[in-house]
Amino acid sequence: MKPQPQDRPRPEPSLSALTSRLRRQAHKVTGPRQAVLEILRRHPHPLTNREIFAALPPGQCDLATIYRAMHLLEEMGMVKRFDFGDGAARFELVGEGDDGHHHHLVCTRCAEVVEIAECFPGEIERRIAAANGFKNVTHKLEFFGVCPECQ
Amino acid sequence: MKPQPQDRPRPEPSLSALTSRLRRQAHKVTGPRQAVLEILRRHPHPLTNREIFAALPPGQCDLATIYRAMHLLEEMGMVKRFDFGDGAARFELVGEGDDGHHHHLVCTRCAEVVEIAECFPGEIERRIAAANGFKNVTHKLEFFGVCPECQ
DNA sequence: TCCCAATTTGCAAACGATTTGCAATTAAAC
DNA sequence: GTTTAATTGCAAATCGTTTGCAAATTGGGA
Repeated sequence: MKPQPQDRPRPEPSLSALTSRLRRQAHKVTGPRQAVLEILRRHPHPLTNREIFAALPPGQCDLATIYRAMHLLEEMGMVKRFDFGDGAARFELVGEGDDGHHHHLVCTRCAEVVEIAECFPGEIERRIAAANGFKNVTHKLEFFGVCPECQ
Repeated sequence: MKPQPQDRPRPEPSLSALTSRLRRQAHKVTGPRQAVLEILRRHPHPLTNREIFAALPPGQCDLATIYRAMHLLEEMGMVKRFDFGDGAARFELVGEGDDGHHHHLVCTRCAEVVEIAECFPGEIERRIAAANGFKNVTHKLEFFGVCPECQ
């Protein structure tokens, strides 16, 4: 079996590598932030704030704090936000220097998520931008279907 | 200037054509439903429930009723739901027999919306489905950028 | 090592979109 | 017209997310 996209050998960054990124931008390295980063580091999958909260040792930190942490990490580009259309934002750690742009294939039955390498063709996007006079055009793209187990 | 996608000459269906579609499926043709359809008919753009509500003559019907109407219309395939990532669902009337699949280019400054003809290549989608063993794969795709006026 | 100021947190309340329970109303068939 | 199931309005409930504020904490400097 040849490697599939989901077998991506993305090396999880060490926690200290992550916190140093915080420090470098003059943000405090607090317990809650480290805890959140540790969860994200261990789950190379899009996670909702509530899932992160649930994965945390009880009493570790407040849900509101997680929301605030995700905003900060998103602004810093350390995390990328995804929207699977179910009303809850999901986040994934983004490698340093990477923009984290990629897509997912989500099972509409069991919510299994597979990372997809393919992307909307850049030339077509450029053509769309040009045809309408838009600048800085990006896109959000997610795939939905029924996974093998759920069929 | 050659025709652009947004110049689409989509002929709005008559209100009676719409209500007959309701009747045909044994759903009652009520005041609120007609009012909602009338608004959708006149606005060939994705509208939020609140926007529909605001476009209605005051006291015409309750916001909750609009939510219920949109659910019904969506189930019937008379309307298609879009998600621009701002937390509010948007709806567009779908022609009979059509599946309404298309995409938009949204200005991140002023929220202007342009309908886009282009779509994610079907063969690639099929390849993605096959490679992961998924069935019934579809996608959600929206473009975001800055429109000419807002640049 | 201790101190200070700015940042960050917990908690509870506020929010906006959406859903729901329920009694009153209404469309459509008889 | 009557009848009945579908539909509505209204208010309360949910859910994800945000925010005000006082208390706790971090990190730099004395």
